[in-house]
Amino acid sequence: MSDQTRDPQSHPGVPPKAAYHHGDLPAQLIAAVRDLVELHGPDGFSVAEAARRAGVSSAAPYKHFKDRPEILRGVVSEAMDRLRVAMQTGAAAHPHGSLEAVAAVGRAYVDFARAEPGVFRLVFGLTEGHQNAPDLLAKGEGCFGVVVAAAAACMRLPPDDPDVQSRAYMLWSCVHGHSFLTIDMKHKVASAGIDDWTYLMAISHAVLEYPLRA
Amino acid sequence: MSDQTRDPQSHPGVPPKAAYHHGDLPAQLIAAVRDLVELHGPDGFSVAEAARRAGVSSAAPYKHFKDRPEILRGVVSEAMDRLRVAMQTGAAAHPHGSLEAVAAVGRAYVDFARAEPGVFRLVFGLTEGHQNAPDLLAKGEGCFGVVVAAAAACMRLPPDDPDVQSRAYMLWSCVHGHSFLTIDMKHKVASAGIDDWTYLMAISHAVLEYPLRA
DNA sequence: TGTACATCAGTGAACGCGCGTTCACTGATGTAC
DNA sequence: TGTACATCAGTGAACGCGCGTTCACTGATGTAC
Repeated sequence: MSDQTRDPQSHPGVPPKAAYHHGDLPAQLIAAVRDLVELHGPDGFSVAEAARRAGVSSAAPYKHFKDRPEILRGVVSEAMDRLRVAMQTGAAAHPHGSLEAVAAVGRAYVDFARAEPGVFRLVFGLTEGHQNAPDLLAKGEGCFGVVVAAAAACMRLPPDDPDVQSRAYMLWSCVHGHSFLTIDMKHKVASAGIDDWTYLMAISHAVLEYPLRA
Repeated sequence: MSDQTRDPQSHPGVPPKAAYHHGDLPAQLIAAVRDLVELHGPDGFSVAEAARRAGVSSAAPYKHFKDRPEILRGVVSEAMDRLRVAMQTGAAAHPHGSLEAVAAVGRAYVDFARAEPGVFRLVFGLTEGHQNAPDLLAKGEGCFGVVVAAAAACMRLPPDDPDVQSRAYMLWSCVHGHSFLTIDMKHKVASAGIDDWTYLMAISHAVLEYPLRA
């Protein structure tokens, strides 16, 4: 730690320009792609530009990723990890089994979409190829599992109860739709004046308390 | 009608290959782009390939459209027209003011997404440029208006009532989310076993009957 | 501790490709007289 | 009805561009002895 030039990759935040061996190219490429996707939308990025942003030649990425789709998959995978953690953190901030915990999971979801609309779109737009990767499917199920867990706790039923599954899916779809509409027309058509939390609490309550098979 | 060669464009379904003046190039280009978008996703099309499919040179489209984004806007505009008509038709098949009419609007929406997932994504993914066009925004409001009208009739309140607006938005977001999830993982993660109509009736009931500001 | 060497992670030049768009052109069409 | 002409809707060749990917290469790194 006394000699910076001998250990350039020990400062992950700072781009170690001088280093020949980059230290953390994969992560920096993924970060660059994330930025580009936010700027130009899903598929609005190129391997070449990502490499440029990471300060390497356009051939360098191919030392770490097989091809363009594999880079995209990396971005999606990393994003899904962050999304799941955010949802779990949201739930943990409220009493276990409370309606607020359910709504908080939804809020984490909406917040993610608002903060990174491009990445959010990327995660949920196939854009050929990446939708079949088994690890991504597993991560998707992991995210859904957070919703199921919160709903199950609220309903005081086991997570594999069919009714829990149905209602968790309904909750997910509502929050998903709200997220998309929010980032699509950022308050143009407007959400009819309801703020996120009001929306989420109302939806959670309606979906979890209404007798579905009436 | 007795002489086909003198009136080639009177048969819109059949491609009038021999005609020098194409007759209906704009519509055929839009149809070609629609097909390409279904095949390769939003932005997975090119002006060149659309022209090829329409059987004209790659310069021909520019006689009718200023540039690529304008073609895209044409596709979106046409799709939104069809979506609105489908929603209205759905509602009209059920008693005015019934919950079924509301659910039928939703079903038309989901059916559209299922039938044309690529176009559906295109309509709701900005992909730069087309989101600001005032005519498209107006058509978007037109579609939302169908939901509002059905909800208002069901709630027996005027369409401009704030509560009607809120609930119409909630309905929309739920159906929107269900549509996206449906086309994203076509029954991979599954919708927890509920079919469209059950989902739509349940959501309509829950959202329209639950006292929001409890 | 020093040296030899395999491996790793870059470079930069090059490839072929398809794209968006423009251009001067030309054949077909519709209209005025 | 016939002719002259403006306009319309195409053609096809060409442009410059940036991309994905490959290639032979080279400097840095880590390890075995």
